[in-house]
Amino acid sequence: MIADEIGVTKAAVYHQFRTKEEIVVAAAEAELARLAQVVEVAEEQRSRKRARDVLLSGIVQLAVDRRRSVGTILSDPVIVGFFADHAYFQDLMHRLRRVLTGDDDRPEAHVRTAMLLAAVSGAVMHPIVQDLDDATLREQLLRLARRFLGLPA
Amino acid sequence: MIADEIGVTKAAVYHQFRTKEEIVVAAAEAELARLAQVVEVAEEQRSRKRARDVLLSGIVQLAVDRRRSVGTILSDPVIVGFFADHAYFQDLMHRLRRVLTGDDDRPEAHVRTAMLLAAVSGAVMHPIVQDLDDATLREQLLRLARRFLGLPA
Amino acid sequence: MIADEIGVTKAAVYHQFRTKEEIVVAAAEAELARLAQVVEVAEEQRSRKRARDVLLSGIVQLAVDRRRSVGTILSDPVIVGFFADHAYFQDLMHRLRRVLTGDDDRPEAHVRTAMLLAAVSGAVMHPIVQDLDDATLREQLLRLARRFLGLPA
Amino acid sequence: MIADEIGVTKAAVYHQFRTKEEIVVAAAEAELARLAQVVEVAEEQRSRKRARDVLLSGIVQLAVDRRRSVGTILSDPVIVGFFADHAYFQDLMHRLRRVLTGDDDRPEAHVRTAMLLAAVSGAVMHPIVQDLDDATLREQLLRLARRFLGLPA
DNA sequence: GATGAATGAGTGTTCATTCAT
DNA sequence: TATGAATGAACACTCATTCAT
Repeated sequence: MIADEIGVTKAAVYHQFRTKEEIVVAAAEAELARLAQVVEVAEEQRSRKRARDVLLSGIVQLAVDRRRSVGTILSDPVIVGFFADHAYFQDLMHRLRRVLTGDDDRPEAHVRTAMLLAAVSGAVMHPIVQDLDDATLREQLLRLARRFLGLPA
Repeated sequence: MIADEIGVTKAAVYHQFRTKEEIVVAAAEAELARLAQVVEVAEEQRSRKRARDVLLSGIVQLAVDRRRSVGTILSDPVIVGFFADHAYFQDLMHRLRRVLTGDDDRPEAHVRTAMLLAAVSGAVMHPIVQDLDDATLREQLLRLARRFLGLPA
Repeated sequence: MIADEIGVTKAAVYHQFRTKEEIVVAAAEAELARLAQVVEVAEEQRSRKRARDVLLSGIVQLAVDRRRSVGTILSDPVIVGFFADHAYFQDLMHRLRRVLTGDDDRPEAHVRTAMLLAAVSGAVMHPIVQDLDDATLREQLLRLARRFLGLPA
Repeated sequence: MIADEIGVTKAAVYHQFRTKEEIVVAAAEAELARLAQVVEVAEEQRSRKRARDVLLSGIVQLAVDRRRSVGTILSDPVIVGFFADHAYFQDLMHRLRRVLTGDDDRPEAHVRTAMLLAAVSGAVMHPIVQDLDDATLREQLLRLARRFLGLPA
């Protein structure tokens, strides 16, 4: 399918990637790199409050910009399962949680992070919102995400 | 895989279902029926407030009880995409939104419903929470879902 | 290739065998079974001398009758390597050596057995003899095999 | 595999050889050249008896020294089949037979030569002897080869 | 209600080869 | 001399489906 889509032979794809997994990883990593950059920018902020704001709007922006890819990568069970035990991914999730919840390591913080990611990445793919334009979706997502975290609008 | 899991031949499965899609639909419908029942019970409540409470705890209960199936059915892009244009599914989402947000039909209500479903169904599958026991997960999910909707704990 | 040769689809072959290895094993086992039968008949003889005679002429007969298959199975490095650590094959070789050399377990007996098998199975495939008719080949092989083992013609 | 083993690209190999067959032929010819040299030295001996002795020990030495390559080249059905109709190979076999059996051209001489080659080259590859050290193997092979040809030890 | 046999259309992968650079 | 990119043809294997029994 991939080769056909690009319009080359399967063998040509296999000249660039050694296995299919490598392709998936490369595609997912490109997407994760975007998320990593958002986290990085957030970490650079001076105040904790500001960091959280930057992170939230960054995530929402990213998810809406790339509805399909982000949604797939953060919700497809196979891909998530694969990344679940990759150090890079774990580290990224760790940093993300840190910005969101401080040094809080209680279950609640974990669930809260998981829910936020699932909510944002899942929502952009959901049929219920497939007719909404990007701006509206972004605005609503941000508002609700903030409320979800108990932050002032 | 399905036939092997059950321990019968593929042909035997094809005696009961005409296509693979039918199997998926049947499995998904069984799961959706559970959700429908939750919605139904909620709709029968006298007060709007009570209805919402029943719906929320029902959804959380369902998602945690059946982590894998609910998560898959409500987040697998193929399945979600398939149901997206099924009247039954659309109707169910409609009723669900009604209980949650009243007759509100603005974009915000849609996004809010999508996020809630995505958050709950996505969170239960996320590797970040896979070590939590059911009771803890249920409790946290409910607390956060309520807060997300701006309801008192 | 196998499926094409038979004139069915690959999938049809995979309905009967689960892996290609299973096909090779089945084919090789059919051939080994022939050899096993020769050994068995030899073991049933009353005198040691008679047993050896029966074994020798049986092996030669078998090798000539089935020039290609026996040669391949007993000389193709991959197949030989595969069977090398199969109990059934090891046992067969053990019994074969026993009939040929008595209870002799010195290196010489091993080499002698290996050489005899290699000589007979290899010779029938060798281009040098590809023009000889079966009867002549059989006769010569037997004569030389006997001399090789130091037996009277 | 070949290119990877050497550590260059496939294209680099194709700069030196035009087809894969050419590589196989070159590799096999290098091996055959060794055999040719053994035959040559044997042919230079004054007495027939001496020639045979030199040839036999030369062949055994060669086979044991290069267990894998000799075995493969003289027993792999594809390679043997390929060389079967190459003049160079046929000529070499002819000379070899001459030294071994004199001007004898009867079937027996052919079979005898084929068996000897098959026995020696096949035996060195056989799992049955894979644990024997080179010296022992050489000694046994020579002893048995001589007996096989009806020569005094 | 179930089975065994078969098929077409894929998928992931390798391999021998070519060619422009 | 060497490389990178590409290709056609195969191969081992799976899967959704059909059909006669």
